[in-house]
Amino acid sequence: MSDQTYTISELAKEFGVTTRTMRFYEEKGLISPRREGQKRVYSSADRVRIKLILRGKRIGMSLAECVEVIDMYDPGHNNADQLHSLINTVQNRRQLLEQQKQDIDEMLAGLAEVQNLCESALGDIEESHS
Amino acid sequence: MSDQTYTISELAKEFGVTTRTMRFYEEKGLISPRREGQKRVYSSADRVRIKLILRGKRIGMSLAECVEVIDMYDPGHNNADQLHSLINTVQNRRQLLEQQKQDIDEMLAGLAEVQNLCESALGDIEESHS
DNA sequence: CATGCCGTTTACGTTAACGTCAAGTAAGGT
DNA sequence: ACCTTACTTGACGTTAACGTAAACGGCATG
Repeated sequence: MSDQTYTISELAKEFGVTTRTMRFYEEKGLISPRREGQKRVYSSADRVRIKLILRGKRIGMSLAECVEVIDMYDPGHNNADQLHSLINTVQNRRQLLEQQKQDIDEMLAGLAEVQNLCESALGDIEESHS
Repeated sequence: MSDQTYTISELAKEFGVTTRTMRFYEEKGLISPRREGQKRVYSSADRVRIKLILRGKRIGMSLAECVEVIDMYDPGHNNADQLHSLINTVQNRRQLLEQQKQDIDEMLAGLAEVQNLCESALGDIEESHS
């Protein structure tokens, strides 16, 4: 039962963030590690949450948005109304993500072209050296 | 020769931002509309730059990063050293974008699954009503 | 037992990206 | 002449997401 635990600096190091960041996320309610005395003890579930948070950040989401998305994963949505509303927010988010993918693809296409131009320009320079 | 021009509020409205934002971008050197007297007059080239900026923002780039990317598009890189260095930054950015695409795909997969669970849960509820 | 090293809390500082007035100008309508 | 509307600059305010520094506790090691 993956009952592994981590210290704050272990996880901070693993994910390339500072301990300040970890405490800040806790302060904002994004994670709630258990305590042993004073010290924070992170479970592998905590670790996953952090991973999800950072994934969200990489694609430009605010911490609030990260929580919003993460909260979609766990249950607590029993009745039909809640399910409908959840489906709705899920679909909205998917829509946004698709838009982002498109933006990324466009930018990638542009950059690929730039690179081609650069490389052929370099080729021309080589040629002129012969 | 698309020599169309725009006022600040026209473009602000078109892109769903405030005029304050437009002036802020100018203040930060992201755009440089010409003036007629006091008033800003935006060309279609300016319009494109704004479009690129906002596309960058949608995928979580800072304004500084937006400028960086946009600057890759226009020339001014004559010698071989500059070309090499440009190719390098282009490749780095492409790398980041690919990472982002992967993050998005993972998140999309998760959300799709959530939606499926929700819908089948809704199905069960319907069933129990018969 | 002093010295690091890791952890803690508290609190003030910082940067980006605007928001929000305030006060003024310039053109056009009635 | 007056009003409205769109534009201008200038300056202070705000929020998110941390950074940074101070001051303390615990423990292991030379």
